[in-house]
Amino acid sequence: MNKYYSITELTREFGISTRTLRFYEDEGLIHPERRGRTRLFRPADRHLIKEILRGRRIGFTIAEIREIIQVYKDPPGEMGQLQLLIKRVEEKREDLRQKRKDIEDTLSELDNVEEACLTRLAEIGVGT
Amino acid sequence: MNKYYSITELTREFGISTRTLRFYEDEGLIHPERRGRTRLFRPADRHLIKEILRGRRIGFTIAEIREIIQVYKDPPGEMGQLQLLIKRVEEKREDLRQKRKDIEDTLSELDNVEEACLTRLAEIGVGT
DNA sequence: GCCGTGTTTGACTTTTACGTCAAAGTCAAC
DNA sequence: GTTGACTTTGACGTAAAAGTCAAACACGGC
Repeated sequence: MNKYYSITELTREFGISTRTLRFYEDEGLIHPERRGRTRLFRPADRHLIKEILRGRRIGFTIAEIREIIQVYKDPPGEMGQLQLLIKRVEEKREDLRQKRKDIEDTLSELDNVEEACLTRLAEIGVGT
Repeated sequence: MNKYYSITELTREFGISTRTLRFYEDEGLIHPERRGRTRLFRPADRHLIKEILRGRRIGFTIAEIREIIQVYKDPPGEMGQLQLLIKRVEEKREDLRQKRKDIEDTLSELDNVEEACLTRLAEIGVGT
């Protein structure tokens, strides 16, 4: 047990390049082990990469992702820091709620587009 | 009636720069009128800008936004084009559904973070 | 008549998130 | 013992989406 993943295993699984993983390491997002110079990824690394990619999909920057990881790794103990964090979390949530609404609006718009397409297709199909 | 908006009016309303609007015009997303060299934005332009910004928020590229605008302005009449469009719409929808899920997952994670913060704050508050 | 504010074009710069390529090391397999 | 698959670092390149800056035009108010 205690499996290791190679870098290409993960790039294949997630559809990313080795450059991307190297970049994430350079940026301090992940810290795979090494055997010699070769990177060895543990399940925890793999899981973290998954979360990084999720963050990426919803538009977080590398800096934001790093910050989130930081909070998990080493939550602030001081009161001012905590209050600041709460404020920033609240802002992010507002942001995400807006984005969710944007997505829902766009989804219904796409519904309409598709319907219009299908109607038009039916017309053409009948006409010919 | 038939109001015109100045460029700064719109940049202020939407929190963007004039450069951004000029950029969108260069990219063919908007086509404000002119009085001499000065751009005059009509309500329809303003509305379109709103939609462009919504597209931007959910991660559409300029090219994608342009394509969407194009479809609205001049929907395809040919069958193959229509079928292609339907396929692309379906892909986009899948993409957006994934994004929505990502957002929802992240929102609940943020709930947890905030709760942890509040708990921690309460502990500190009681302890001192 | 000039001041402040707004606007224009054009050119150059910046940031983010990687892509691409070169040169070299590792290691199992044949 | 060399081929082939994989990996490393380092350096340079790139695409998207603006930011920044300069020089000049527009115009209402005082």
